[in-house]
Parts: sequence; structure tokens; C-alpha cells
Amino acid sequence: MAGVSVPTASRSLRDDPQITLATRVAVRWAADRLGYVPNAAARNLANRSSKTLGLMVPDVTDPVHGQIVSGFEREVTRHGYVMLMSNSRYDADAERRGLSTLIGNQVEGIAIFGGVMDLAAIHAFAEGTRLAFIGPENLEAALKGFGDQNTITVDDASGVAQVVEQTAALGYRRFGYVSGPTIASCVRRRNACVAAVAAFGLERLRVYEFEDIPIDRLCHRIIRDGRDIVLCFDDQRALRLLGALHDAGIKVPEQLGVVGFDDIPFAGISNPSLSTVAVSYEEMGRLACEMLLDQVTSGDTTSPAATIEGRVVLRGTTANRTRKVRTDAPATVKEAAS
Amino acid sequence: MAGVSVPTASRSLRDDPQITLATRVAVRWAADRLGYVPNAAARNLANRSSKTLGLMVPDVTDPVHGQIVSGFEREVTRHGYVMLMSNSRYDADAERRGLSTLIGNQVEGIAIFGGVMDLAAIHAFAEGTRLAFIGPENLEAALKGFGDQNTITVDDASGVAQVVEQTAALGYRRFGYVSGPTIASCVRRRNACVAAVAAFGLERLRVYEFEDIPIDRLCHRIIRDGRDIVLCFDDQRALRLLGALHDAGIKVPEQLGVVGFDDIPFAGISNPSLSTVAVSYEEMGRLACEMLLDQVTSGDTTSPAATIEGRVVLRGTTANRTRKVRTDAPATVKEAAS
DNA sequence: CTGTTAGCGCCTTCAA
DNA sequence: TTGAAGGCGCTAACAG
Repeated sequence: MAGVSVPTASRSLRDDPQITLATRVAVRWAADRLGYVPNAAARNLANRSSKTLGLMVPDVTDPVHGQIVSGFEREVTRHGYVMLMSNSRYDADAERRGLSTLIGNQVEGIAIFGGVMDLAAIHAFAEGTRLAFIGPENLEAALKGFGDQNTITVDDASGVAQVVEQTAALGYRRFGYVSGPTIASCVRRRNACVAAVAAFGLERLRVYEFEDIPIDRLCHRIIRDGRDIVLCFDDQRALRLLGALHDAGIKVPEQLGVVGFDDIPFAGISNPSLSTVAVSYEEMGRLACEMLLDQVTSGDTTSPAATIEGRVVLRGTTANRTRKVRTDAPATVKEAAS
Repeated sequence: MAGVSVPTASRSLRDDPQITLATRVAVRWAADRLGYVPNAAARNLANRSSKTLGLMVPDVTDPVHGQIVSGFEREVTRHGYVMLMSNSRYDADAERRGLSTLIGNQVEGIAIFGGVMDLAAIHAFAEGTRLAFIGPENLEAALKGFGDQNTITVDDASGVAQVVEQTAALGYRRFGYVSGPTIASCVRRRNACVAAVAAFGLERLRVYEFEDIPIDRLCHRIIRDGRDIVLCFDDQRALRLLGALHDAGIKVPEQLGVVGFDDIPFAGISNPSLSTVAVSYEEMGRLACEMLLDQVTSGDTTSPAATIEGRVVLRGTTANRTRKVRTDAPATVKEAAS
């Protein structure tokens, strides 16, 4: 339609400076008059590059995962790439299939969040594919042998330490930690909590397993143990706990302070609103994409670990206790081996 | 490696019955010993079919959108297809770019949720591409001319009518509706509310604009107007309202009943837990995929409208007012957000 | 500056 | 039952 050969048209549409501006314009004009859109499959085949990045998450429905997807997708498209997403629903088989689909689609790199496959299996499976692990949750043992290369992790230790410092400054003294599933970040947060409490010379931390105990009994046990504040593994559990505390007639933050982790959207509108550690998961998603793209341009297949800091946000579930004189605080504190 | 020609290998891997079982096995064996995965781009080019479906959402971060993505993705992969997702962040430009990226990638169909482009623009832009509109939010005017073909919509009217019926049965009499943005579903819900209240012979509905009034004044106005229950456009607003009501010292459900719409995961763990209309957005996503795939197989480019029903879930923000005895025990049934 | 030639990896005729 | 030849739409080399 523009009266030029196919390669010329191709070059024109890619704004090749070697082509006269006149013909470039002519081609472009013809192109969008015809509603022409280049065939990505053919282009990718010829270029041996798919301009595609893969992202695996276990549950898009979860706001944290959603934020990661959002940040990843934004960065991907910003670079003219396309995102292929696989949602495993925490199913190992689905995860395996997803991985091989991504590989079959010639993705130039895959970012993996959460997930249930172990690292060794993934490495074996994705031989030669560039990888980025977002907050890998395999326990230390599984991590052995891969170090923390190609990982993007939340700095749990610093986040927790900040919370302990700031809430201790508010007058909280007897800390508890409400544990989540047995995954790396939970263990890191618990350990950080133990360390921080010790560092501030506070009474030893008590740990509670959220998933093991009926939630109403958990509430009573926390109070019976004389805790005046509990840090929870994440906001989800903190919010659930908040509901149970309310039902049990335990006043937050008067009797017990509660702190979450993540700052999911609903942390701000719960009631009382939840104090927590805000983490920019969008930024994590962005970093994962950046890591992958760096590997693509450098031709390398490894990247140094990246870390992202949390920020303490104190809201309604913690209060300043230094002014008030509390008298109803339980005095009995048994030294028990835990 | 299996000692056969390329076409034979190709046929074997696709389980062509014309190939001897023996050679098929041999090829397959060789294939996964070599870690061979067929190149999707080349295959798609040869087949003139991308086995790819596109999905456009404005905000993956939102739990409702996340559920749609989840349901869509599941169905897509179940059919051996791949999903390309575009997240517009409610930006018209991003949406346009996303659309053309999808088209360039030869998607066989596109499901569009929410979004800011109007239908006419989309139709013009995506000429010849199969489309499915999930709960299109353009107001009636914009919808004129396209009917409701290729749409998947929540049956707002029935959901709202059920809520009114069931809460009226609990003894609620003076209804209010807390409006959301000026979009189709909000208008439908409001109208349905007006109609239902009239149908049950109740006092005329009062409508409140959530976005126009400071939320604390909204609370007081509702009480001053003598409402004993408000239905909210969606759970997000209902939860926000709940927080404000709490701050204003208004007791829910004793003084005022509150009902949301959507049943997002946090509706079940707010406090008090939120009564609402549960809608399976996963199912909506699934339906959108099905619609697109139907069009692909039928070769057609239109589908009849599909509708999805809501289900009333009464929790802690509504109570039985017919009995004089006030039971302060909430949460008869604990609903775990899964 | 532009056209010609060849090939990306796979699949589908058609022969053998 | 299998191999040989040609083409999908595009781009990278090389002419001219």
C-alpha cells in the first residue's frame, strides 16, 4: 500500500534511521489505515527473543500477591515486554505445569513468588532459564546450596526490630509473637523478635502458634501469660486475632497491643485500625522484573540479592502507655521453658 | 536422538495416532531426556493460532479483580491456553496500549473488566477481535448500540431484592442506600433497592452519596434520618462506614444494620463481621474465558449475555430485631476467609 | 537509502 | 508408517 518492499516496511515501523523520513511516514500511515499490527509470534521467532517475562504466584487473590503482580506487570510493560502469569493455587502440580508452560513460551526470565516446589526442583526444571526468587519461603535447609543469589527479600529483621523499639518506647514491655506457617519469613520474624526483645532488655518473648490453637483459646492464653503486646506474623492473622479478641471482650489497645506485618489495604480500615510494618510489595515486583531484565542485558544468569525495607506504621491497635497508670495489669508471670 | 525425522518427532509429541506407539515412546523419551520443550512462537506461527487469551483489569490489587484474574487464568490453562494480563491502573492510555499489545500478540480473544475506555472506542480499536465484557460499567447511554451481547454481569437486582427481603424479615424497616461511584452497577443496585423497598411496602428509600460527604457527617445524617439499616454499594465502602460508625459511637447492628456487596475476604473478619451479598467473581472470570473460547470454536464473534447470581450472607452487622431480647453474642457461625 | 535472499522452529500437504 | 518440501510473518544479512 505504501509501495515499498516488506523489509522496508518492517524497518520503517521500527523507526530505522536508515529509512527516509518520507517513506517512514508513508508506511506508518498505510499501516494504521490498514489497522496493521505486527505479529509478535513471527517477530519473536525471527529475533529469537520473546520479549516476554513470566511470573508465578500461588494466589492472585491475596492482596500481597496482587501488589507483586501489579509492580511486576508495570515494569514489564514499561520495557516493552509482556507478562505471562501463572497462578498455582498452592498446588505443586499446577506449579510444575505453569513453569513448563512459561518455558515453552520462551519467556526470557521467570520470577517466582512463594510457591510450593523446592528450589532444587525448580533449578533442575528451569535449567538455563533466568530466575528471580521473590521472598523465597523455603527454610534455611532448602536454601543451602543456592545462597541468596537471585532473591528479593523483605528485611524482616529490621522491620521487627523497629516495631519492638517503637512500641517499647510507647511503654509496652511483655512481648508475644503470633507465629504463622513454618516458612522462612515467619522464622526470620520470630528470631528477629527474640533478638530485639533481648537487645532492649525486655522480658523474654513468648511464641504462639496461630494455626495450632483455636483462636479464642489463643486470646485467653495470651492474656493469661500477661502479654501486653503481640506481634503477628502478618496482617491477615493480626486481623483475625483482632476479631477474636473483640469477641472475647479483650480491649485493644488498652489491654493488649497488636501489630501486624505487610500493611495490606484493610489494615487501615479495620477497627481499631491495625498497627503494622508497611512493605511495598509493588516495589518487590518491580525489583524482580529489573533483576530479570538486568540478567537479559548482561547475558549473565545470576544477580546479587536485593532487599527491601519495611516501615513501621502505628495506628489504633497500639497506644501510648507511658502516660496512663495501669493497675489492672496481671502481675503473675511464670518463668516457663518454651 | 530417537533416529527419526523432524516431522515424525513433531507428530509423536502431539500423540498423532498415525505414528507407531513404539516410536512415539522413543521420541518422548528422547525429548524429555534432552529437556526439549516445543517453541510456542514457532508453533503458533505455523498454526496461525496463538493459544492465548487476554485479560484487562484496572487494578489487580483489588481482591475482586484478583478473583476474576484467578478464575480466568484457571480456565484458560485448563484449556491449554495461556493468559496475557494487562493492568491499566485506571489509566486510559495504559488501557489503550495494553489493548494493542494484546492484539499484537495475536490473542484469540480479550476479556475486559471495568476499565475506563468507552465501549465504542474499544470496538473500534479491537476490530475483529473476540471480546467479552465483564460487568461493564459504562452507563446505560454508553451501552446503547451494543446491547448486552458479550457481557457477563452480576444480577444486582436479584441480590439487592434478596437482601431487602431477608433483612425486612429480621425486622428492619427504614432503608438507606449508600451509593458508590457513578457506574452502571451502582445505579442498578440503587434502582433495585428503590424497587424492592417499594415492593415490600416499606418506607421510601433514602440515598446517600458516599464520595460526596465527609464520612463522619454521613454517619450522623443516616441516624438523624432515622434509618435502621443501610445497604452499601460494595464491601469496601461498607467497611469504611463501619469504622466511621464505630468512631461516632453508633452501635452496629443495634442502632443500625449495615450490608455490603461482593463478600471480599475481609468482610468475614471485620468486626462486627459484615453481612453482604456474596458474588463468585472467580466464576465470572471463568465464564468470560468460556465465552471467548466458545466464540473461538464456533467461529462466531458474539455471545449471548451471561448473568451470575449473588447469595445473601448475613453476619454480624445485621441482627434479628423481631425478638425483644437482645442477645449480645455475635458470630454464631464463624466464616473463615479462604 | 532500498530491495533480494535466506532462515527462525514448527506444521501441513504430498509421496514413498 | 514415515520422510521431503514448502510456508507461516518477520528480520538480519547482503547486495545494489
